[in-house]
Amino acid sequence: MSYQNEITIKMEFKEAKNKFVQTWGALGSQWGINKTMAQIHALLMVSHEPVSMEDIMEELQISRGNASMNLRALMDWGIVYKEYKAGERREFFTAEKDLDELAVKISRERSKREIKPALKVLKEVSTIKSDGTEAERHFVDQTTKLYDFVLKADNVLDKITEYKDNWLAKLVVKIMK
Amino acid sequence: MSYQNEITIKMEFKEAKNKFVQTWGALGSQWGINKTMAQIHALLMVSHEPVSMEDIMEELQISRGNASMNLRALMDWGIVYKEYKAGERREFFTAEKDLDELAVKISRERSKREIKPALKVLKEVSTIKSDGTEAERHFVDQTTKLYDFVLKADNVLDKITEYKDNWLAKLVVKIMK
DNA sequence: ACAAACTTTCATTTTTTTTTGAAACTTTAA
DNA sequence: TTAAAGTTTCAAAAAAAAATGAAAGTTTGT
Repeated sequence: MSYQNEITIKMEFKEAKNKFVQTWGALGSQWGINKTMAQIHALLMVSHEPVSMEDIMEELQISRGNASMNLRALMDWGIVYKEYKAGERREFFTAEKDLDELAVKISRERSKREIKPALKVLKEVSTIKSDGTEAERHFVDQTTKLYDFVLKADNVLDKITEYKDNWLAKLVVKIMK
Repeated sequence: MSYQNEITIKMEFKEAKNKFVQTWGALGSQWGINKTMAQIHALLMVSHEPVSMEDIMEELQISRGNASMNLRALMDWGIVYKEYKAGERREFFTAEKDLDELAVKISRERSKREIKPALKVLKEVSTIKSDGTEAERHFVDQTTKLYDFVLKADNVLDKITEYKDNWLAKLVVKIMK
């Protein structure tokens, strides 16, 4: 294979990797996760070995502070891990690569951080005393239904991800029959 | 019942309604939906009768342009409807109040707008030719797995919401056995 | 204990997203 | 056909979110 071809193939890989990172970042934004955080995660997901903060900064063209804060956030979510290499002072990072596990962790965190607090408020507002107008009766009725719905959905998600290993495949089986 | 009590109860209702609208708005933000859009939706969900743009502006303290654009967006999502009242020049708005139907519409739209385009990119990047390094092999492997996973998840969601009526309850049954 | 190597924090700046509001547009009724 | 009543659009302003970078903090080896 000629040198020229080598270059071409390398370019293709780098471009593909970059496209993936950008796309994952954009998808993150659309779902309320900050772009850089999603990009770092994407980068680590497709890296075959642990990556240093230095390399992340370089590859995504971001500052040290930004890298540090988003790595911390990803570790708080439990989907990125710190690794220490023998004889190396620097810290390296890896992402959770098992997709079942990744999805489980994300859904658990979002439930804990966002759904559960919302449920608390829904319960609160749905239990105001209403011997009142039609407007009040409708409000109580609708928020009660919403509370029940969200609670049920949250429980289903919990049940599904309880399997952890291969939950998606198992779910497919259950649903198809 | 005294006048004083009347006031007290009305306050409780208004406060509860406001709390609900604010909470729904915040939840929207966390999931990549703009706050005002989610607030308008919340307001319409708990209103027992159609609401005019004027009233929405007043209640949420937002400008005409903002109200107009977000109402349009909500209608594009198919979860808010325009209504015409006989003998009224103005337009009124209502929200989809059936929660099964609401969830179905939201998941269909998000699939169409966000998941499908992401899948397209995943397919693209996972099919670069790699006779190359370990880094390249890992990239192709991981993005292929991701493609399969997201595709399967998207299909499951589609299957689940196909029932439309009462899909959540039906899902609970399937999963529990 | 010191300093080198590295990481974290946070006030400030930059970027992105959302909101405003006034002009343009549309519809209806007289 | 006109004007009144209403709605939409979009450039500019404001607000919110994210990123920077330098100072403070931490860890490790000697």
